[in-house]
Amino acid sequence: MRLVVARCEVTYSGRLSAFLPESTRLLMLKADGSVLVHADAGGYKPLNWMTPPTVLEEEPGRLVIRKRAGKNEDRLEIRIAEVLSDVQHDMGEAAGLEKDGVERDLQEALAERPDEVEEGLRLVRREWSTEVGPVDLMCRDGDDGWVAVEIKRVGTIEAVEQLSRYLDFIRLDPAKGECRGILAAQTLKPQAVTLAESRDLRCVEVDLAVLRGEREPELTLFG
Amino acid sequence: MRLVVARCEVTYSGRLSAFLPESTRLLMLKADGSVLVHADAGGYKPLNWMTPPTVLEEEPGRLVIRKRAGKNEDRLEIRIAEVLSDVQHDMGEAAGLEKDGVERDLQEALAERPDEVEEGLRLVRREWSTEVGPVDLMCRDGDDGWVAVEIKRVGTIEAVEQLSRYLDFIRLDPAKGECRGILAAQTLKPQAVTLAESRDLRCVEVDLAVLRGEREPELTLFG
DNA sequence: ACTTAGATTTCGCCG
DNA sequence: CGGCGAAGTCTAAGT
Repeated sequence: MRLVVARCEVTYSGRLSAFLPESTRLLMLKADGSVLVHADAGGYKPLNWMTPPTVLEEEPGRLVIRKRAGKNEDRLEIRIAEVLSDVQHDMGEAAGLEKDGVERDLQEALAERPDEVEEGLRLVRREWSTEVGPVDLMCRDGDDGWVAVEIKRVGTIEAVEQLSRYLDFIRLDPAKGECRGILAAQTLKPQAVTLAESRDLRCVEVDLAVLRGEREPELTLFG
Repeated sequence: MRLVVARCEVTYSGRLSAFLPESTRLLMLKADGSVLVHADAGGYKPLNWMTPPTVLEEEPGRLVIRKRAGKNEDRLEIRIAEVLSDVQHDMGEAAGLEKDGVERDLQEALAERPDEVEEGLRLVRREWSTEVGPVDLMCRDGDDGWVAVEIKRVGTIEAVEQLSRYLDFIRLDPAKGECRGILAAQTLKPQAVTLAESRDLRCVEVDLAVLRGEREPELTLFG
């Protein structure tokens, strides 16, 4: 990885146009061809960037990064007024990132413990396919009624719309005409709950740690 | 900005859990409290990060970044096995980024030249509000018929759904019961065009440079 | 190669 | 402060 600290001016043209007046910034040139321009503030996002595959062209005082994007070309031009530092580091092999707690993990945990969504619920199939996409869990309740469960990390209005679309198609089958819908999420947006209730869909907040038995369900105050 | 190149192991816990085994990486510590962990590949995204406001706690061989996120805490722990480089750079004032070509610019240009969407179209109002959100342009055509125009940089199936929602509500007004809908975008996804046609919505591809008179409309081959 | 859906999405605006 | 929508979204997975 090459790290350049320089006073520079950056021009991007491609999907849109952007101009960055002269100032001191960090230029990050990665081994895979990525180029990022970062300021000393503004968090997460680079001010400008180019993702691989790129073609790099360097001459004194100027750095041009190109990329073919469909029939057009993406172009990042960096005019360097002054280099304050320019170092290279060999970072060797990249070790992989292990994540836990994304939607997929939640779906796996709920597939193992559907009764945590609703008492008496039994899993029939994960990723039950409909014409408009797969429902996360298709279950039956204690009375053998069908229940479609949509799982999200964050339960939004969009998730309610999605579950509604699924149910529209699931209920076309006379045997599932009474299929119920449940939105299960780690956090639920109030508006999503409101919309869900207006459509007779249940909402359930679930906790991954509790599902896995790593933590006891929180006791409500004055419970 | 402080740049540390180090062999390190990173653990994140917060909205999810993530673990990054020991390897050599770049730690970027910004003046505003942002912390980013970058590998020498993988483009745009940091492997781990924390956006401001953060609290930084440093001791030999260990760096802990904390943040309150609602009632929970986000925590990034970096165990440093070996520091290969540790430098600080004063980057002074940050100059702002100027963008052009985002949806807002397209909307402004089309508000000036609604006839580029369809011949004879006249603008009545930008951001015409409906109960489910504002339509970008409300216009009337040569026959005084109402026309709602939704503008996108990229015209997707979602944009068609959005325009459809607006029309559902606009047409509740008897005076606008025949209101037509047009999706105007710089690029149109084929599936969006198909869906739009099935709902009797028109699609128009527009070019910002042409709208501004900076470029002539492209001549079609054999035109 | 293209499409779809998730993301620690981030980010900005507006109430 | 939360809700909503755009983003050069990015990214990975499926087809």
